[in-house]
Amino acid sequence: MTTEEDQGASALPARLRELPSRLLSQASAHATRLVTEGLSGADARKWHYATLVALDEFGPASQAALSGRTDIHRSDLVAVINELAARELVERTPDPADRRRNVITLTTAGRRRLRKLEQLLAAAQEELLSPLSAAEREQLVDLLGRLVAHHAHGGPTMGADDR
Amino acid sequence: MTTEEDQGASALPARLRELPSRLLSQASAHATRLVTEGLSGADARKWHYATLVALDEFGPASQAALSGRTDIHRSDLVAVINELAARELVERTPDPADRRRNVITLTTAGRRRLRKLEQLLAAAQEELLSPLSAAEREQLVDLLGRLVAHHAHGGPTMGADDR
DNA sequence: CTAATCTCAGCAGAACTGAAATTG
DNA sequence: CCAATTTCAGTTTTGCTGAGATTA
Repeated sequence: MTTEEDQGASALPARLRELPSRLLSQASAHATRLVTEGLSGADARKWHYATLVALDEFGPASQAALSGRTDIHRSDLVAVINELAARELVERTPDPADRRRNVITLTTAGRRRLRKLEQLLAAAQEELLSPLSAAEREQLVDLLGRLVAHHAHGGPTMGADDR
Repeated sequence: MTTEEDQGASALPARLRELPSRLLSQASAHATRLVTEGLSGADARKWHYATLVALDEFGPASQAALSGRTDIHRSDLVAVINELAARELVERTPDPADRRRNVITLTTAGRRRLRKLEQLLAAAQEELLSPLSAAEREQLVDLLGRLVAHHAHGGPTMGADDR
């Protein structure tokens, strides 16, 4: 170091530092890291949590239904169910009513594991949001929720009357 | 569709819908998509913008310095400079004072291109933030800025006294 | 000799595509 | 015949690692 050109990352141009899309991307990266690290303590990934939650909230479901309820791609869900089934957290059984489908069911161990993951997840959120007050956290969730809702259907150009 | 199990993505469990880390990730994905699409109209990528901004704000710099000022990995910066140089938006010349280095300089065409990208970027931010009022946009930038600043040094566990 | 710079080749993960096999 | 479901193989993209060549 030549004593002149090293400031770490704090030397970011203001136009970059304050760009909303970039702030979102950086914040998201930190969130992902914290969540991944937090869950890795229980040998779990975020998709495991999403799947267990969907099963807990809506009951047994086919993989196609689960994919819609978790936003996990149909193709990746196969591996997730494999991993959860190997740990006996879910059961994968053929659907007698439609033999193209598997019915995925939460086991008792799965419900127990879900509670554990909830704790780890809550700790990660706590660490993520630690610089914010409770009111500010609500603010943030509200603002982000509105952004996501707005862009979530088919683009901002359609109101509420698609499909 | 069997009239019973299809609601699109709105059937997400509440625990997932309101998870801050997930909201960040989704919002970030939308932001990335809008920015990428917006810049693709000018045959540009976000790293192009970041590099041009850093050069505009701080003047000519070595690739190592640029890497620090843009958070572009030293290794990826090589390709970015290649692309910008091929379009004659920057010049890459050996540094006479330290021949390990290249000095990257913004050209006149580069400065002109930067103004174009600013416009496209601003349009993308506008679309991204369209559901929010001006005050809410400031709120969001403030909250995200504090999150990023908090997690940006070496983790929340170290104050200001490492290295 | 050690360290910094630039460059390249290649890895790892995440999200996706396309198609085969099965069943409705 | 067409459509839906599960599964697998492979692509694409992104950020990164590791090492070589050059120069300080």
